[in-house]
Amino acid sequence: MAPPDTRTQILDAAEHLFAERGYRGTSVRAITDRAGANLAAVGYHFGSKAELMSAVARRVVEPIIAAQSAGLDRLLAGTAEPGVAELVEAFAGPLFDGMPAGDEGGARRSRLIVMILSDPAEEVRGWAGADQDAVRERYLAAFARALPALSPEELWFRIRGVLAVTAVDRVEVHQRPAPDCPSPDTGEAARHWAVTFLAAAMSAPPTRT
Amino acid sequence: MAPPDTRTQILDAAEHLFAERGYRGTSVRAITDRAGANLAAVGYHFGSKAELMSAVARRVVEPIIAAQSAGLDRLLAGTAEPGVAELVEAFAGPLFDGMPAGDEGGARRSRLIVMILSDPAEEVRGWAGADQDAVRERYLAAFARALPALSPEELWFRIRGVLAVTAVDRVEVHQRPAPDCPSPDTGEAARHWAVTFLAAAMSAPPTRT
DNA sequence: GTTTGATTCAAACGAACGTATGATTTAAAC
DNA sequence: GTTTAAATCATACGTTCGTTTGAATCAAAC
Repeated sequence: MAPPDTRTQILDAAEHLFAERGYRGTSVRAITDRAGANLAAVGYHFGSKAELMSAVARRVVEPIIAAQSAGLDRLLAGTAEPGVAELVEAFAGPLFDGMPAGDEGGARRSRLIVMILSDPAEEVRGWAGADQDAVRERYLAAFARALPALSPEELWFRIRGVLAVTAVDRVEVHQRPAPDCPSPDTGEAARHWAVTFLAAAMSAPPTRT
Repeated sequence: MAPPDTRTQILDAAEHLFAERGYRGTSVRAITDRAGANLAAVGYHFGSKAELMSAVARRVVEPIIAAQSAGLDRLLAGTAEPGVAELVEAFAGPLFDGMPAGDEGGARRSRLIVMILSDPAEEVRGWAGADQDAVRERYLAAFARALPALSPEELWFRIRGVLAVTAVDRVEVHQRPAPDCPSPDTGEAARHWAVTFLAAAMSAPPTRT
């Protein structure tokens, strides 16, 4: 049985609060209170609030990047060139992993990802490693082969569209529930819906200019 | 020739800074400095920082809502039932209006919309009128008629996907420019790309369960 | 010229923030 | 039992924040 481990409890509390209130909306005091730790523990274990943010972001994003990379490896190891739907599944799928139906933690992590992608504070985006860019470039190349008719600019636009849908997805509906919103996304269903939605979008013929 | 009008200059400065640094990342002092106004002017003209945020949000969003509503009216006034591509164009198009190529202000407004949709602070989302919900419900009904095979849940998921793509779209690329990003979106092109992308996505056959 | 209402101004308030400090506790090593 | 390094603690510092205040300025009405 692992001891409470202050460092981990701070990470957990920070992940929770950052996702819920954003970086600037979360005070170090709120984090340590929730973690049951002393105020100075953040400085001791992480150095500063910004470095804590980096640690939280890395812990959430790195497994996703790894899964995306492994998925692409698996596709490229096959005999046939990977199709659009397969690429979409491999790219977007990991963003839905570990988010079972009705899981509070899943929705929270989803929100954290959006927060990481969209928060204007440079402390939030300043942690990035080279891995993300590398993975996205690899997918870009694979999509380019699967969709040779597309201009690089429009392809790039579509890749960002994929990211937008998978990331933003369920966030808004959690923040301001729609009037007659039919039940929050049921985890696994959302994953399949997203793949359907995005595969069709990526496969669209080039926009004629 | 209109006088400088302190109130308007504060609105302009706030729109700029809120889009660039977020709500919590922008101080009232930064706003009044940029507007060339006195610190107390925000309190005098708007009451509080939160109410200033509301005013900024309304000024940006209301014309978009109105255009979306008018576009749907126009489609419904026609003889034939509107198709998916027409609905997508009417819904997503207004989000790209007034954003000519290379326009700094256009990208900024785009960022502001994302900020309004994704900021966790309740001051940012607390301004909403009934108009937004009404328009989205009307589009939901129109899409439901155009896509009768889709379950309400999946349709709702797709509508949110449309919003995600149009809103997030060009934000991330401005915050962390990709390694070999091919030229920022050229305004009108992005609009057409988005419609292509989203019409295909909306038209996808239902996900078989 | 005086009055009046709207606006602008400099200055200050208390609260909350991130961070740093130095003492204290803990627990393993010797 | 003493030593030592890691960890936790209460406390304080300096800054920045949103908001408030009351006097000063302006412009039109009379």
